[in-house]
Amino acid sequence: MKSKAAPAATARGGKKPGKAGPRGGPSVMAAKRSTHRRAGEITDAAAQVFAELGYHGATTQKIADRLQIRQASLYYYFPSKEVALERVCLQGVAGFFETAQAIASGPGRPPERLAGLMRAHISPILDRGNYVRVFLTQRQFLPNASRRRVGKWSRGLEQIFEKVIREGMRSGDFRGDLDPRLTALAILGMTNAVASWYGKENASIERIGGEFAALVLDGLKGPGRKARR
Amino acid sequence: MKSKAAPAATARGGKKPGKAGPRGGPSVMAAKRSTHRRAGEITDAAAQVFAELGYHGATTQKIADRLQIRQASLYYYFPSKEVALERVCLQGVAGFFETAQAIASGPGRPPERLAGLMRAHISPILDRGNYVRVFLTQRQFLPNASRRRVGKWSRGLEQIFEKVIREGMRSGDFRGDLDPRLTALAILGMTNAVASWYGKENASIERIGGEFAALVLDGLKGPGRKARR
Amino acid sequence: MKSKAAPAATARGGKKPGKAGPRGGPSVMAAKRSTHRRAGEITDAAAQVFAELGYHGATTQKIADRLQIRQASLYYYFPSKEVALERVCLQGVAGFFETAQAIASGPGRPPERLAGLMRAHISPILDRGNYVRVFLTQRQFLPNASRRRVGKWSRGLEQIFEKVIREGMRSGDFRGDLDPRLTALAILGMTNAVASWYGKENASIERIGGEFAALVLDGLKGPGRKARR
Amino acid sequence: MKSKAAPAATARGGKKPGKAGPRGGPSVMAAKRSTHRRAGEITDAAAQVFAELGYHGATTQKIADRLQIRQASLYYYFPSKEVALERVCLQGVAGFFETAQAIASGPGRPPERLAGLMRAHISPILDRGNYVRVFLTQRQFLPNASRRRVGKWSRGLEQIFEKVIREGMRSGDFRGDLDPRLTALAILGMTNAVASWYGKENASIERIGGEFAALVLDGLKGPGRKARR
DNA sequence: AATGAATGAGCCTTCATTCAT
DNA sequence: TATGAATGAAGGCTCATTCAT
Repeated sequence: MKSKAAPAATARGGKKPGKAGPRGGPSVMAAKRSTHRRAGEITDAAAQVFAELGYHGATTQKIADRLQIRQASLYYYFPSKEVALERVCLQGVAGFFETAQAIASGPGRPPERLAGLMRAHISPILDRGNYVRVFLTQRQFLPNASRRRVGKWSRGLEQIFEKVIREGMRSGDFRGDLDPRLTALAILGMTNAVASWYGKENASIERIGGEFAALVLDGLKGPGRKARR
Repeated sequence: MKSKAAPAATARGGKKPGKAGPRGGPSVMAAKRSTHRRAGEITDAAAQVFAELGYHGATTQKIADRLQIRQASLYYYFPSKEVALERVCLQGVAGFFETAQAIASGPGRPPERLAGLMRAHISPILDRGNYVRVFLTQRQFLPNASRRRVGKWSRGLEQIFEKVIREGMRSGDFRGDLDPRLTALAILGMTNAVASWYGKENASIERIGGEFAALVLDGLKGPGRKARR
Repeated sequence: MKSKAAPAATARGGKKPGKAGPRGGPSVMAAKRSTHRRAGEITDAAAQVFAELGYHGATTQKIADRLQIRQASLYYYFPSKEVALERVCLQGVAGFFETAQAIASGPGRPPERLAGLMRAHISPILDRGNYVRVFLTQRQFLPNASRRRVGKWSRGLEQIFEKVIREGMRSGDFRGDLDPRLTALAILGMTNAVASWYGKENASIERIGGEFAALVLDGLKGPGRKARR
Repeated sequence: MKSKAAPAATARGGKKPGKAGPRGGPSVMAAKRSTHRRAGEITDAAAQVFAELGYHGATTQKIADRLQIRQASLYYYFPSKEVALERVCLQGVAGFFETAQAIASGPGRPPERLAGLMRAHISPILDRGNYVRVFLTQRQFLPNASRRRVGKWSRGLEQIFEKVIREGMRSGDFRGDLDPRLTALAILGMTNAVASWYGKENASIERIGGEFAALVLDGLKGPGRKARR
């Protein structure tokens, strides 16, 4: 029922309504926007199905089902399943990196910046959970070219976390006996895991962010374990 | 190099056994326990392929290739790909739960027990990495029955962590304003993530265990929230 | 090229047991009997499974299951599934033809002989039901050579029925406006059908035989339908 | 000659439609009802192959061959081989039951009605022989659900025959010492058998129907058993 | 913008058969 | 006599993708 929206046009060459004609007709902007809207819905559906079933477990049929269109129609929006994955993955990290970089090189002492990074890392799960999940668990199935491209961003993120940790160690905000690399991985593991259970636990993104930041910051700051004995 | 080898030899009648007999294996003496050994090898190969490609991305052909046997031969050892996944998953958690329970209810103060749990959680990655990875990321594709069975163990593990955290809060070893559930999930996220990068980073399981335990324990113990402000 | 009928002997020049060794060894009779007993059980099992599932629906595994032996062991008793079918089919008509011929050319007037034929045709269903069923419905799947051989017997049987009917017409026992061929096929259809429901209906072979004979004989004899009006 | 035709054209991209496009069909005009027509042709082909080889002996490849389409294309028309069998079986009895019921409860004395039933039972063999044959010999291989559904019709038919026979006995048209059940089975056996040899014998459906009816009716009417002694 | 029809490629699984023991 | 291990050859079915409309 959703789908019947557009007259279907099948037979009866019925002018085919909305969506602006081929050549810069009346409203190009409108056309673009509406195309984009639909394209966004397609990618949303793909993200959801990929997130649920995994790239290889997903079928174009399942994606089409969710959109209430026919399977063949998908190919109007993307040229291949792989490209669909690529798009989902790209949107899964879109902005991530820039945001992180801005926070990392922004104002505030290392602890605050690290807390900011963590919150920024968790928050997209709220409104783009499926995209993030797909990026985290399915990007390995991208064709080589795009996997490497996307991989760069991941590694970049890790380094941003690492850098802030290093700065905190240098500044004395964090204790000096940390392994910055392992620590970054620990934090990222913790935050990434949120994507796998968020929605099943009743905790808001804000609470999770706060809790995690507190936990980690205290761990990093402390006078070290022996000091406490 | 794959199949073209033998010209098929028509049908009934002729047969041409040639081309590497059934068991071109090395040691005739070792043939006795071979059934068991072989079964183990089969599961190992399945674990490896499932870990690399995911359950749906894996093909029985790839598993057979790794074993240097024909694909059909796999079915002498397991009745279906799904069962193979189930076996891998079961071995992925085998002992996990019991070990964790023993540690949790064993001697020592909560911090020590929690550190023990973390180390015990990470250590199987060393010798059963593929099994653990498959369990962590592919168990969702098990048929309903076994997924539920296996799921119980996961949830059990979470509760063990949670319990020890609660005990630590009560005993005063950990600060009192923690959310035990979220904290458990944070720790498990951190440790589970190890499976995804162990081997790519040059850090031993021991060092990782130590580092993570320190990080977390200090975070839990901490000077409390006010110290942060 | 098909069946390898000849000695099979493959490896291990193993004497080839059954079927009376080349030279009259120690106890040919004993060997024969025991081999035969077992061989009979094997054929029974095959007949049963073929009857239930059809030749193509049957698997050697199912036959082995019924015998509580392993699938590979079957091949000690027959060289191929096709040969097993052939044996079952042969036993399905064994004696049939000779018996029928004896009855047809025996004493008695045509009606009695036809009744005898019908009874003889139905009776093997009692003790060899599966063999008969397989012969009737699965012989089409025999390899060409044996199918033709077996087919001869079927056609022979039809002709025997036809012949007796013709004799009855000539002798005046049956009315003269019959089509002997169609009549024979009608009778055979009726009697063959018994194999498909005998055991599900509560009627003994004797009663069926009597009832059918009465029905048919009265139909054949009568003064014809118009006479009765 | 089968598949090697097109060099596969690598993967994504190129594609080489050549080699008889999707629909190298004859008439473009006829394309409108093609879906329905095509579906009918598919079922026809399935019926033919099932009739010839049996359900288990048939392969979807053979069905596709007969239609000159690729095997995978079959699955555009039915979701599984089992469903194809179900459809064939359903068409094999379609109308059968209703027609029979109409005749049985229609006008005419029992003998005429029985003769009508027999003719109606034989006649579909003319234009739907394969469907009928498949229904008669392969319905046992239907999945449980549909087998039971279809089985009801068979049993219903038997009862219709039985009922008319009973009525004839009561009315005095048939003699009183019949076993109505066995008699019905005898008649059905006779008429069903036609499906197995019709086309090989040179007799028209009409002649067969007439001959059989005469044979049976006289048998049922007959001078009674004593006359036989 | 969407779809019906079709297809190539491949996957999981079954099965008859072999062979050394 | 019998079996464990293995395999070649299909067979049913799925799926991404194409293409004309």
